[in-house]
Amino acid sequence: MKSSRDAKSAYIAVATRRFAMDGFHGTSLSHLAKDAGVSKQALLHFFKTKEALYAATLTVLADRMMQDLIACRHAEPAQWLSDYFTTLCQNAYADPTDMRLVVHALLDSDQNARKWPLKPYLDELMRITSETLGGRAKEVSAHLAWVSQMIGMIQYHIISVPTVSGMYGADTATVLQSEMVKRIEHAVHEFCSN
Amino acid sequence: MKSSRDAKSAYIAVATRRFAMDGFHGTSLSHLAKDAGVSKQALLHFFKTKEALYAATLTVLADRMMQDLIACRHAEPAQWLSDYFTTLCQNAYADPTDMRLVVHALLDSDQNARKWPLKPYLDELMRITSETLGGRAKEVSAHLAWVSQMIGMIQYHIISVPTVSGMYGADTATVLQSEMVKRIEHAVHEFCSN
DNA sequence: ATGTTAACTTACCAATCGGTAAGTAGTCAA
DNA sequence: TTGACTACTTACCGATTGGTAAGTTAACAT
Repeated sequence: MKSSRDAKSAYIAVATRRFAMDGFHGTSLSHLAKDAGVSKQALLHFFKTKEALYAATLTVLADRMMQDLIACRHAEPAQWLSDYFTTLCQNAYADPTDMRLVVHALLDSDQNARKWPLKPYLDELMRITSETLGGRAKEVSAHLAWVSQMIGMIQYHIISVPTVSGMYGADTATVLQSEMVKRIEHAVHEFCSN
Repeated sequence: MKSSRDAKSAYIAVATRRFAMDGFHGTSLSHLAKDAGVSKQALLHFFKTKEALYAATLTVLADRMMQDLIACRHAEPAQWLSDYFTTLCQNAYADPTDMRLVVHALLDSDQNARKWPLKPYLDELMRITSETLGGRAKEVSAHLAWVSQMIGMIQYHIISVPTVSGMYGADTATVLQSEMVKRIEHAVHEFCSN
């Protein structure tokens, strides 16, 4: 028997991996329970429904992504962005869990039903982006457009790694990874000098 | 009672929409049957399993994407790519079905289990890409990297539209769409002049 | 010592899942 | 007219789904 906090976070950790792999509909409470080594009702004791567990998983994910972003803080905002996107890309290549979870959540989103917990993360990215430009302002939407293009390119790249490996071999996938890192640095530099 | 070909393609059309919306695990044979206005076993008569229907859906998707690519054929390969990516992006904004289906399939892929029917489409894109460079060759992997970055950026953009609309409003989503079109043209031009 | 709270488990539920078996009805060739 | 074929339907199956109800067990404050 664990403490409440330990148990909850342990269950969320299990759920994160499963939901990231198989999505909401592809994951059952029984699977999660077996992974966690407890009975199904141990989960339902903390999270009243499967949906609630999923929502908690996404909230923790959002916090983690925000932390990872803050952890890369750098006095020079352009360097901050470059570092962040690069390390994000490389960490995700080793463990794609979080990126898969985000994409699954995007596809599942009912648009109005579930509130989207990643907005603060996106807002912070936009804030940093606007700082890179010094006085030369752009419209806010243009910042959002650029930011979402960047994370879209990275996240899609990550979730396509298994398929690309299957089609063209793991070596080719590795090349795509290093090309992506190059592209990130180039894109940040280009954006900040316009 | 329909002819075999009509029935099959009608069922695949229904399945395409459902699988694109809710993914493989989120779609049940009963839902598909109700959408098609027939009994569940009408589907199983043509497709022995749900997996077989899904595979047929992906095959038809791959053919359709290849056709769309060919339909944009242009003597100038750079113009071909630019036209194709732009129209793909704009058509998908009006009807995101195919893009959602691709991303769902990427997430579902067991890497070795299901064969991936979109390889010919990717190969053709790479071939066109290599033609844009005239004599100045790059490694094949570099072409694949660029192509997958482009379609990744576009497909991710499309599947994130509902969420972005929910977060920042439909107007902002429209701006992101036009920024994406600009980005496509810029990226094609930049790639072809390096 | 005892009562309370909380972290579980076993037992169970209706609903739904993908899929099988056995028909039924319309079409078309001979 | 008949027989083969095929596009279906109704009836049914065991397994699994998310979720409820009612305990059981351990920690802890009083």
